Amino acid sequence: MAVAEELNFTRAARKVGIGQPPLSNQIRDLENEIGAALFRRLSNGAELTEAGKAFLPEARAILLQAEQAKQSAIRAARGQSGRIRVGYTSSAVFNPVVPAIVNAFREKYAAVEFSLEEAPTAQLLERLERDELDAVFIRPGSGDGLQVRCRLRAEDPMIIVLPERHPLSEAQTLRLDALAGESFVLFPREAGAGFFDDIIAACRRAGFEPQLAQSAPQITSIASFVAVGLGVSIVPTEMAKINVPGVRYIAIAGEAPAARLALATRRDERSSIIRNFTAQAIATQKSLANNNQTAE
Amino acid sequence: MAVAEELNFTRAARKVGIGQPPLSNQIRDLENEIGAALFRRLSNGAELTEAGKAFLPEARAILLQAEQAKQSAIRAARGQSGRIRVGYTSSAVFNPVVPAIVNAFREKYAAVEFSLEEAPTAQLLERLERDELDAVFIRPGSGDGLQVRCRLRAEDPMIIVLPERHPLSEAQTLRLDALAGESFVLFPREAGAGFFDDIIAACRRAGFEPQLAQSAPQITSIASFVAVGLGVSIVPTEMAKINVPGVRYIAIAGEAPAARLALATRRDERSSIIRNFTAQAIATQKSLANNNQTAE
DNA sequence: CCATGTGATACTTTTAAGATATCGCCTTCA
DNA sequence: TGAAGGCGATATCTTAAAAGTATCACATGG
Repeated sequence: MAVAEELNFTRAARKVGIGQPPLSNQIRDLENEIGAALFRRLSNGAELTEAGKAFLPEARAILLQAEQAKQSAIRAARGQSGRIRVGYTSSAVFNPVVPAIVNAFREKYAAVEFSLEEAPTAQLLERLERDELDAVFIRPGSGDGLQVRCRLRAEDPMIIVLPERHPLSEAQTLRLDALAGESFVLFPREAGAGFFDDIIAACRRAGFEPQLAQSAPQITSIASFVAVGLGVSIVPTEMAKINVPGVRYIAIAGEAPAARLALATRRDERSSIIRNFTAQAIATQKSLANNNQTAE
Repeated sequence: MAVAEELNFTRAARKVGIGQPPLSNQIRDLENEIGAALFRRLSNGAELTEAGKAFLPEARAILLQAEQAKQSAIRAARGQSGRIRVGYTSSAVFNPVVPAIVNAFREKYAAVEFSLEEAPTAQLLERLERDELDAVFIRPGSGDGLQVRCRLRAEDPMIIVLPERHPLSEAQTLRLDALAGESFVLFPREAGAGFFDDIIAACRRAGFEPQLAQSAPQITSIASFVAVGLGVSIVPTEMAKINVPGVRYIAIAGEAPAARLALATRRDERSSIIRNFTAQAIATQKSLANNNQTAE
């Protein structure tokens, strides 16, 4: 029936592989059942009535839903009670909550088909709205679309990285503005725009404009660049666990800048799988926070 | 199919009013199409497989959506949902029937998306024919296209406005030709050509050519211009309700000029939404007329 | 061990969907 | 203006899919 959008009964009938009279009958029967005309018959074809215009997208939705029903049955038969496609921006993995969430979910819902992809925040949001991803870990920026809902918020505290030979490298803590005159080793803004902007903003709040020197290809290689004396930097505290010879990590005194992290899903999401994922995310974050408290 | 939740083929078949063998066949065919078993056949009945469990809610959703599709088509056919784009010429709002119609329609058909635009009569008619507007309140002039149909006709009676200091300002009523030698305060013809022409025509019928003096920027500011002595004018009776100090409103004796008002739609209009709008317009006009009669 | 209830199978009947031929209507182009 | 061609509606016939009937095979439970 969704084929009569052709606006010509004869051609539409040919398209579905039946004759024109049976199609006319089908439409007549359908109109009788509904109790309203869907098409206005003209001398040179047909056009949709208001009712037809309203009915067409619904009809399409039904066909789509039928296909989904079939697919979900097939997946269930394979022992997979569903699928979730998770995206993350590269810097998100520095917050240990992200891998923890993913592991916890995969363990708890082993039957769910799980796919994971890395892309910049902006692209993640785009793909989320295009229904190509279901949940994305992002660095929230200014204009995150209204179509998404952020269900988890966390912050990655940062830490200063200095070369061993640096005059300040023996300090226990440093205020951020101690780095005012230094050259900064950062990463290409495209590799993590939200994260990048958070760092710059933190420096500005500390009262100086960071001087960007050499750019490291990835966030993980910043420490190596610092080690060979290309400048100083600030990185997520988590990265201090990676032992890079030739650098010193120094806690930040005063206002500690932090990179914000969020888990975004579609605002109108109804799938229970995805809801389970966000619930798992929140639970994992809480349990991780508790562990840290007790460990310290 | 959503009936096999009964967990017993025989009873389920009875429930849908067919025999057990046909139901078995239907389910076998469906399972073949999906490529997975939906039921596990037991000696004493049947139970849902994982695939079946996943399929059942989807199947229910399809039936629900089919019903929704039907309902939304019916609503659209009744004109209870959809969109209507209404235009009006600026002076139309002086006739209280226009806002009354709009309010009554929006209240009665709250689900209909309603847009309202102001433009000169000529432009309204043009946009009506180009299918950019659906119904327009206009001041009908000479050559209103043949493609439109006027479904409502009303008249705005007019009233004379004089400055308080004017020698005639104490009169109870005045014939229009008493203003023959006066300077008239009107408005730019572009602000309401049909209305403007109605005023000029009324003067000519009264036997004189009005002398146009200062032009007020809008119709509503005519009274203020009159108050400061820039001339006399005639305005819709409705405007006498706006209390402007320094003016006197005086009823017109003899042939009272009136600005004509019409509601135009496309001649070949079929949309029930728009028909509902014109019907509501006529009804509102009637009820308003009755209220006035009883009130006086 | 047989009565009972389950779904599957084989076959017939019925119904509804599709094919064919034709009609009436309107547009269009000569 | 009038014949041709394209449109959907209608009538009738044909066919294929759904439903009905009878029966089977297999469990279970008294």
